Amino acid sequence: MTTAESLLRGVVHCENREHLSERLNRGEPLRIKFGIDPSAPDIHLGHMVPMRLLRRWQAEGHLPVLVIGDYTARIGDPTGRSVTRPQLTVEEVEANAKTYLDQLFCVINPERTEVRRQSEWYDGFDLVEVLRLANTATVAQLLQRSDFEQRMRTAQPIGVHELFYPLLQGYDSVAIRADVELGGSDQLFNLLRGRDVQVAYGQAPQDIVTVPLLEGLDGEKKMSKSLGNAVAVADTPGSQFGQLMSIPDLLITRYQALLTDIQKEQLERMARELQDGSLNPRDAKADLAELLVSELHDKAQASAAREEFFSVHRDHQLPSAIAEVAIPNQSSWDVRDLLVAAGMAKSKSEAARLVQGGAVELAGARVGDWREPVTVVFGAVLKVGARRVARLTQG
RNA sequence: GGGCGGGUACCGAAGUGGUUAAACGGGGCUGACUGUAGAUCAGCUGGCUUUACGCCUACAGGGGUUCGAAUCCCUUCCCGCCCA
Repeated sequence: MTTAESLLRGVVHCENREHLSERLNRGEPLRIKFGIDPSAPDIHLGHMVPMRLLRRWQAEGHLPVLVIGDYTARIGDPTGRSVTRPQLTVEEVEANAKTYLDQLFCVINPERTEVRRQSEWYDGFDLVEVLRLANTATVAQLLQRSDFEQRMRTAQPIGVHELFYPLLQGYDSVAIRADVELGGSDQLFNLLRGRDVQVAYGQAPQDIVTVPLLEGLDGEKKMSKSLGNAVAVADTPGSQFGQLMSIPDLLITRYQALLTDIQKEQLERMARELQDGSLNPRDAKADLAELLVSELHDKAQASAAREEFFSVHRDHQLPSAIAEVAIPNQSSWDVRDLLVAAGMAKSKSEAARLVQGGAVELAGARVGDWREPVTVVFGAVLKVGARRVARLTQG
């Protein structure tokens, strides 16, 4: 396998592949732009796909240049039909960016990474320059972007400032003199725009590389925190393990391919075995989850998470670590009040429904009727459903 | 500036004077089952009250008509489309 083949494994789109392959094989050190959006501080498994690729490039001597979108984030990018995001203050953006970088630097080497901010070039960007930038594209060109096109068709609004996003991102490439830009496949349009902007400013156009977007836990939409289908990198091992166990079976091979270094032949073998039933999807998922959790945390925590999961969900044992919840000192309780006091139900009505549904267990015995008062002994375990468990203590 | 169409619960979307706390779908929660928090099937999904077809709050905001309004009228705000 040539260097280029190895560094371009798994990419969706490459422009211009020949040009880039040649440079890679020549071993020419390249500046690889990777834009990050600091409008939310949490990164998730979806971000790992490009980050893992970046790590491989870095190991070959190329320089990742992280561009923090502190300008675009401050303006707020109303994606699709969602409402305009609240504008963030400079401080919020900075705080997010810091958290973000901390998490990224668990994957790539901070020593050999350049971090830049849009504000470096956009503070003091005057109107003449804005117009010059605007003059690098036509409205028709910008409206080709598929989500704009779709919004035109379905009569959704398109803000004027939104047209500027591709241009602003494109100019970033000029500012940092990018050789290559890496992004998710949804960024294709913006990355391509960067090439044109560079040419308009007299630079050689960057090559671009896009990687697949990881599907979220639902297996349908792309992984995103706002869709609630993401595994956060900063989450606990136990929670990550459980979330990964909840992915649809069909997603197993996809995650294996995008998030692990498992060899192609082995991936194919496992896919076959899942197909013919000789490999239990539960076990395949558990192996995958353990692998991923050990990468995000470490081996010991990952295997502990696995054991805990099977103990609780397969063997129906109580979790080994049970959170303590302090409640007022009284022996006889209305269960509904108890559930609310323990923070396990939002309202008494909800508590009543849970009891009615047979979800509540106190000291190992199911509570069958909320009308009957229950007696609380401190130290007793209160359980709601499979996942909400607490030990009651005096408070 | 003119014309038209909209704003319904977490989301999407019905409902156009009265058993409507509001159909349906999604999501979420719970139960059964088991191969796991997966699949399938079932229930629940505004709050309060010892639970009662009781009370309160709710269909963008405010005001009005009416015995009675998410539904009619006025007005304010917001959004979309078209024409200029």
